[in-house]
Amino acid sequence: MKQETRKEEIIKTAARLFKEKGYSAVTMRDLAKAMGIKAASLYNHINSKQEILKEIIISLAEEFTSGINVIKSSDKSSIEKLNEIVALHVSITSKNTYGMASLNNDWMHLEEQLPYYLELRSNYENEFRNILKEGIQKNEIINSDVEVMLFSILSTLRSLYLWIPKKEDLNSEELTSHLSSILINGINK
Amino acid sequence: MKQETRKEEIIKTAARLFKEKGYSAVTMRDLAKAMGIKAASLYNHINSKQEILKEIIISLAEEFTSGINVIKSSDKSSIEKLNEIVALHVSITSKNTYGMASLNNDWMHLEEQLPYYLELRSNYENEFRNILKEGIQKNEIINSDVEVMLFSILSTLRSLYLWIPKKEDLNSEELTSHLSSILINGINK
DNA sequence: ATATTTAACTAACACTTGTTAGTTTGATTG
DNA sequence: CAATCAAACTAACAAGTGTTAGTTAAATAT
Repeated sequence: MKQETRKEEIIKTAARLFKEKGYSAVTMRDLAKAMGIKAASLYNHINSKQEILKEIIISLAEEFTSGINVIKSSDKSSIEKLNEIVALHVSITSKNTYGMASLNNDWMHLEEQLPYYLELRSNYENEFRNILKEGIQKNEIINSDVEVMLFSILSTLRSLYLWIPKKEDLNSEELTSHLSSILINGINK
Repeated sequence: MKQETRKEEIIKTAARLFKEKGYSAVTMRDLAKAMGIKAASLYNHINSKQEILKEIIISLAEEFTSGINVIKSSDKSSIEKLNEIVALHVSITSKNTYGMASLNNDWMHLEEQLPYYLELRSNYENEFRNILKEGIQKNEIINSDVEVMLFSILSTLRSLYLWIPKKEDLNSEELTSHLSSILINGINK
């Protein structure tokens, strides 16, 4: 149907530049130069700078949404569900560290799609919160402040894009299990 | 000496705008409008847009540096030192959530001061890492991957600027103690 | 061979960017 | 009262912004 290949090359390159300098600081001429073409030529493949950002962010946000929906529907324990959430973040982030930077830092520059993104994000946090609450009820998780637990864990998972590239020695399984262990059991001896 | 008041008003307003849209997306005209004056009038008080960013970020980075230097020199246990690091982050971030957004997201737009910032940042991480290593040696902290522990805790602390404004019900002491407990002991029952 | 498609190009646009120069106004100080 | 000064203003700049229009050249399909 469409020339998906070239468009996706542009989006990937854009994601890399967005990670380095942020969406607003990257010009279409920067992006073109990184692709080895002229700025105007980009418009044979994409409709606007905005659209590039949208494609990067929304597809990732939808991946997280469908991921957590699978996890919540399983009959595993709450702790096991948390493990799976960690694995979900490690998996998505490993495949696209550049895009995750945009999702974390440039979502406010979405325009028409901003309400949709915020909805996905808020739904995700709600599902995560529900899993924690369920764990407390079932006596698997300490009865501490749910919001502090939620944002503490989520902050770590959302920052993964920053240090996965620096930790290439650990593979995904090792990283997931170390991380789960620290998030769930802490660092106290 | 100088008219510190007006300049600092500008810097505070800028920090708020930088948090909402990022440094690159905020124009001097945006900033002027938020101050109720014209863009050119800003230059009676500041020398450049760059300088505003520098003042926001470097002063915060230096606060962290001097904070951790005090902590490392104490003769407390490693776990107590960790508690103090958490308190340091909560304290600095509570006083300046806007500025912390710039420090986290816009440091790459520092120009002449970038090497200095990176040095402060890397020193801070080293001191933090040393405290963790010391804790492992003294058998206070589990002998797990130091880098995973470091970045897990630091990610949470660095994200504080995002959710402290949403958690105004908790005061600093409560927040610090909840957070320390979760970071150190985890959420497992 | 001809027609179509893909993907590049040049040239230009209207607008926005950070910043400078020079001026005015109202308050404070000598 | 005169002089100074802080802090605003208008006007303008050169450079850079995203994007459009129209064209060209090579590859692919008919």
